Amino acid sequence: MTSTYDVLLGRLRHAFDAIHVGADPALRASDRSDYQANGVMALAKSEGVNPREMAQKVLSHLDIGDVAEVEVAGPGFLNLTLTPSFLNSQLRSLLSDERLGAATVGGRTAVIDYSAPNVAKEMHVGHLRSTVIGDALARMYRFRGYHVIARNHVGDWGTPFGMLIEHLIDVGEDEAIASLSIGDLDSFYRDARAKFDSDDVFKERSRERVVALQGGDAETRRLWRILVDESVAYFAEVYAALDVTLTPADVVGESYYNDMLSDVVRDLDAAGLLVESGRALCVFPEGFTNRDGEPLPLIVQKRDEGFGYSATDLAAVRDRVGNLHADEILYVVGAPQSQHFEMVFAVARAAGWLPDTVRCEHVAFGNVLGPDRKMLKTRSGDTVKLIALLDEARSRASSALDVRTPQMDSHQRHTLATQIARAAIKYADLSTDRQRDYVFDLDRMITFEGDTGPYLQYAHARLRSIFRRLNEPWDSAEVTFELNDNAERHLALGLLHFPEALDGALATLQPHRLSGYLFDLAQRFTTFYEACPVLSAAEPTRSERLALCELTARTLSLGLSLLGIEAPDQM
RNA sequence: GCGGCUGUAGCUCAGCGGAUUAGAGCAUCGGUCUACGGAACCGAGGGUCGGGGGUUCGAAUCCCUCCAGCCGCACCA
Repeated sequence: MTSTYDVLLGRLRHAFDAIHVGADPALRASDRSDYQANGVMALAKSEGVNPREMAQKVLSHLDIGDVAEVEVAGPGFLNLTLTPSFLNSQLRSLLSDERLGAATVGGRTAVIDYSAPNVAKEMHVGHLRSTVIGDALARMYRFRGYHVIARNHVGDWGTPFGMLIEHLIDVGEDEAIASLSIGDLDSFYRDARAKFDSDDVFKERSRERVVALQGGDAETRRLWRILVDESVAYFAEVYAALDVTLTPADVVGESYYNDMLSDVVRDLDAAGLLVESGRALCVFPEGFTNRDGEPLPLIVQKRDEGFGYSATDLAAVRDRVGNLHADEILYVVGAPQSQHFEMVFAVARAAGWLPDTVRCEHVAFGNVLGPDRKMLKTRSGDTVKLIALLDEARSRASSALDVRTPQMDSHQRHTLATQIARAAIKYADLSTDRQRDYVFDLDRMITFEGDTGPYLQYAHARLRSIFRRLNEPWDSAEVTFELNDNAERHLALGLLHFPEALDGALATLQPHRLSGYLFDLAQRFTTFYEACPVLSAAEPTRSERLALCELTARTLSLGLSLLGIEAPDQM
């Protein structure tokens, strides 16, 4: 089906084109009417015509009567009110449309780089936003019809691996595997670090081990592989606990690009971009300066001849464009790295590795703050493990359920508490502008009141309960939407807005566009539910309202699923 | 110093291409109430949109400037 917005836009464009080809009708949802088109004023200005006259001129070309009534308001706004017959037919189309009116694109590939934990290190709050936002974007892109290639750019290379491997040897492989597999990565890392800092012999061994690793020594690589495999297995557990779609197959760490790095340097040189500066090999992309106003380098090869992360990132861009055939590349990485990515993209463009036809964006996000408005830490000052965060949320959800649903068995309650905990944490992250920092306040995010994940789950569960009580077969096929009650109409209109919400979230890479929409829809529903009896209504109103409920439940469930949030049938 | 992000109600935040009366949640106060799940709904109070300029018929939104906070700015990713 064609979404309501697109139907209106198509008609309006036709009329605007008749006056000036390509003029934007500036169509949007309205609180004055159903939709409004604001493009008349801009058009009037560019054509040098009085806005009200221009509105009349647009109207004379506008063929829209079967779909909406149009009224010129104020200086020249076109207020559109959908006709009852069009509303009815759009809603009936939604009933038979699994996608609820959302458009698809075909044949496009998106590479989404997100999560990126470090091997032999615990996943902590620092990874939360990349993981949650990235996964939501991946789900939305898949739903839109993209071929999504998730890339988990884990830190699996570099000097720390010398000490980690030596520590692995000291501890013994079996012992190390056991300790890594129970997710005690931090103490493994901390112990290695402590020895490195206090023991000169160990430090020297570590240095030699790094050389062996980089030199491709087989035994060293085998030991390194143990660390990587155990860590990846642990990450998979964390992703499962968070209901994140990443799998071990998506792990393509820094080491993957090792063999490409020398080519990166060679080709940059061949392109005349490479400059030696301070004995390091650099590229100076235009427009970047340091604190002294001098050109700022992207260091691709360090003075010790090791490759920097810039080389890896350049190799990754090249791989994603050249081998993966990406049409879009997204980096879900914290805001502090924005300059780094701007420089990488600039160099990749200059080198011809990143054509203008490929959309390449740094999806930046702000920090997770504690109650003191500083980076969230535990009371003792440690980083907060993701698993600990989830456990705490689950235990709070669980005690809330103890009070409210004592009849539920413990297994069911545990499952439900987990679903609620994930919803609380993810929704809090996905419901504000990602660029901002936000304060992690579990008390607020886990309540069932207000703009929270659990509230949306509850709204969905209430809807499902209606159908459980219905207790008889019900078919929406013959429903006619008359929408005589304001609350019905308001809800119905909300249902039609789903495609716009999704489009907005995808276009801006802002999941909160979608979450904000879902919250608005849930509120429209509860208002409707209060005002309009469903099961006790007489036919045909009863069926009409049941159909509205069905569509609302499906919209909430689908929308939440695109955010990576489950919508249980009962709470 | 340069660059980026942020500053909207007591608190947490929306406000999408400039557009008609600045919204929501929480908190506060007042209602609905023997309930299709009250984990709800309805209503009220509360904002010179950080300050100041500018553009415009019209600015929270665009431009300039100042203030405050956070972050980045050569070999760690």
